[in-house]
Amino acid sequence: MRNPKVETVRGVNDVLTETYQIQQQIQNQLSSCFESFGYRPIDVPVIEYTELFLRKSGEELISRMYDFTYHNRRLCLRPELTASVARAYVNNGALQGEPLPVRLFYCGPAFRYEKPQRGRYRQFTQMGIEAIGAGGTMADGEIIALACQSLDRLGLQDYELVMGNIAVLNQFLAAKPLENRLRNFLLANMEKLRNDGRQDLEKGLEEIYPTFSAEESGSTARLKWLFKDLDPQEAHLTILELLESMNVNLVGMRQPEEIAHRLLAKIEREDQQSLIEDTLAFMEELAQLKGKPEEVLPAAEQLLKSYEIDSKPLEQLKEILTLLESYRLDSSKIILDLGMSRGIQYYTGTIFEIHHDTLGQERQLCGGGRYDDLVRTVGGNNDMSASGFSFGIERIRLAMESEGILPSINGDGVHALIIPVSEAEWGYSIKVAEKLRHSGWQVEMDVRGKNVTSNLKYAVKRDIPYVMVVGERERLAGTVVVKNMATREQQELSLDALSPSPQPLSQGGEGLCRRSG
RNA sequence: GCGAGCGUAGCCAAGAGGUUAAGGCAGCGGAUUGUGGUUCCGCCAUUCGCGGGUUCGAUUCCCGUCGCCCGCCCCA
Repeated sequence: MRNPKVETVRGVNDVLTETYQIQQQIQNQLSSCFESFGYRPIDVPVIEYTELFLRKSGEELISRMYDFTYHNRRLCLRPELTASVARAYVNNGALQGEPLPVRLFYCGPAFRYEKPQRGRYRQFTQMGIEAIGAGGTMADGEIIALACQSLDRLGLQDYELVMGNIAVLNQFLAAKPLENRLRNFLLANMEKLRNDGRQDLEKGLEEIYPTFSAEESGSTARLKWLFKDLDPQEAHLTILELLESMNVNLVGMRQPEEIAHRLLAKIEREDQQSLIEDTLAFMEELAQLKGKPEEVLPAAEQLLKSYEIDSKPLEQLKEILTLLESYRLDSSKIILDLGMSRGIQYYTGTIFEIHHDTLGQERQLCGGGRYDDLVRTVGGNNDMSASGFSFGIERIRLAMESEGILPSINGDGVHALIIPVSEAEWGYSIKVAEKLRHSGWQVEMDVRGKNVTSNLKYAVKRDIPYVMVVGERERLAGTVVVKNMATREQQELSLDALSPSPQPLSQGGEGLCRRSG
């Protein structure tokens, strides 16, 4: 009976050497980009209290979290890092004492319980920046420019920057006394409205918020008018008084309290219903505003004017566009989308995404924006404007792969293989290996006691440029036989004559000798 | 959350109800215990993801299940 294999957990991956090195290199390049703008590294825990994300992340994200109770504590694996960084800022005096803005960058795994497929894993790597205490369009511009420059630096070309401003929709909603739950639902489903149309969305709405059937509605129009200026408690009392004064026989019927309660709820729901209609109408129009800035901006101005919404978000977008020109960002890559509404709900202003054409549905490489309330939400004492973005490292790798620009990882392999001919040479071989290693060589030792032939075959397969044979002769003479695998030349060198650092293969065997003259 | 496809060795695979389950690559050992990429020889699945059913007999047919993968939705 064979042992059954232990599988990897669904949606997570072993990252093997080559992929690991490629991603490492991507991360190194991004780090140096971030650092060139003054951002400094920070690391935060993988595990957080679930509450951190419950406060402001939005239902969608929360429903996909690894969320569990352990030893009476409700914990989760972080679904993203921004909230953690904001929390870290609030929790650490050392950070709060720093002059603003505090520019930070991070890199690490995040976890979401989603159906895995190409470019989407349950554990994935996010790398991004946060600028805390930096309001205004100059900060927004820096952050967006940095995101694009980072991709440029990696050599990526087929990407598209999509910018929006969630404040437009937020402002419209703020003027409507919509229930919180409804507001969140609408915000979260902006994309769905655009793609599937209004009917689909209304269906989903009915599930969380059942509407009244046709025959019931309309009957309350007068009552609604009657109660419209009363606060809920006054209205409640009024209904009770009304019932009492009418002297209706309530035997076998609902209690007056319940009648009053139901009637008011009904009126309120009808109010919500018409609010929802208005909101959906506005959202539909907003969703149309997607395309080249020169086309979208005039149309957007008109829409906001007709709804009497402050045009400040548009002014901000215009300013950012100008700033991006100064950063010499390729303007043909820029799309405006006023209907954009990101899945995470803490955003308050400018928001943006970067898409890559070749990745199909999993095309989003980057997402970010302004979140001026988050720091306070996670416990900060002061209002603290902030914004940032996050890259998906695996997706960047896939995008680079599809553009054929993955960094090559050749040339950083092992330099030499040492072959002790027999057990008697073990000690001496180790001495040789250690000497080379301390000089910066990467040296492998044959630890399996294979013969020279097998070792040479191994060196060929492993692409190791130098092989050093150590036998009794060499041990007694204090030398090694150094063989250049490419030229097949070999020479016997004294230990002292070995080069202090591995030489490129092109210089042949001579490179191994210390220059004597 | 919805829909489709696929599971035979580390990898690529052939087999279509009948008993040593082809072949190739990789790996290991040897020809060759101090000199390599070629060549030659040997080894490498008591079993076809797992469980049940049909059958004299199942890797093959049926049911279930698990896993992988590809669309859609949503996201990094």
